[in-house]
Amino acid sequence: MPELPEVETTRRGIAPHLVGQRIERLVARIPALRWPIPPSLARALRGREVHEVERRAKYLLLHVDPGAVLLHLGMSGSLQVLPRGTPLRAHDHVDFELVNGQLLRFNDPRRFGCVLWQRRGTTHELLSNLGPEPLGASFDGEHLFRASRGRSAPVKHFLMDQRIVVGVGNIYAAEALFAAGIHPKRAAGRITLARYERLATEIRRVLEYAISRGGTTLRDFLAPDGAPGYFEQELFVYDRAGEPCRVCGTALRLADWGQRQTAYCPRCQR
DNA sequence: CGACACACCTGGATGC
DNA sequence: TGCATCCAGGTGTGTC
Repeated sequence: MPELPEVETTRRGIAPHLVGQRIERLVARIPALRWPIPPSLARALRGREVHEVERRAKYLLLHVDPGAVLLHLGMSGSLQVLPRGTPLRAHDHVDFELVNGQLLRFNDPRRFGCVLWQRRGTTHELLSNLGPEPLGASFDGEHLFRASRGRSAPVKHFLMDQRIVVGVGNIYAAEALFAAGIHPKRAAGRITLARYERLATEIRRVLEYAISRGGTTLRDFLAPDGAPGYFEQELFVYDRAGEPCRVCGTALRLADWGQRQTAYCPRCQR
């Protein structure tokens, strides 16, 4: 489900309810999501105050004194702040119960998400090989250009590689490539610096705009307050194969590779 | 190192 | 209505 805008929307939704609050108890109803939930996590969190809720790539970090809870929403995860005692629904796997009577609830039907622990002063292995934040200062067209030299993979795959740049998944890769006029199957290594500069600009713009709209709700993404994202209504290509291009009217096509689907405009994207 | 297929898992949409 | 099949916002792992 969530790419950077959805994770950032989640962060903004939960942070005001968590920062400054104490965790009384961790309730894990299953032993593992994508990986086992560390058995020691409950003890590490008991009585701790949350100082900060940070986003790195598509991960969220709940910082407490001895370290941070590392959360990933996978494809289908979501977080909500609710009153303690709120009845459980299917796939409510983990609760962080707060002293103030609220709780942070992690729901994830497909269980591709994770709840892990990062000790203070260390960087979790999952975070150690990540590329720059697309909304940060060290991300630009030159970075993409340099990183792509010699690469034959389609530029869309290249953009979705979190070692190159983080936070861009299937929706926003497709949208940014459309906005930049670049064909998703073009070899990453055969794109000019000028075009990568345009692409970097469009990645930023699309992500920032999507955040301002509360993310994209395709099937089930809801912000922690239960509100859907409104960016879906403004998608240009994602999930629109066969429909007319919003710019030139040409029927959008589906890139003919196996795994993740990619719609594009054969006229606007070269 | 890079490219690629596959794995994990459930639920919703589709087609017969 | 029931059942099989396919697809989905991610990403680590194994193979070549």
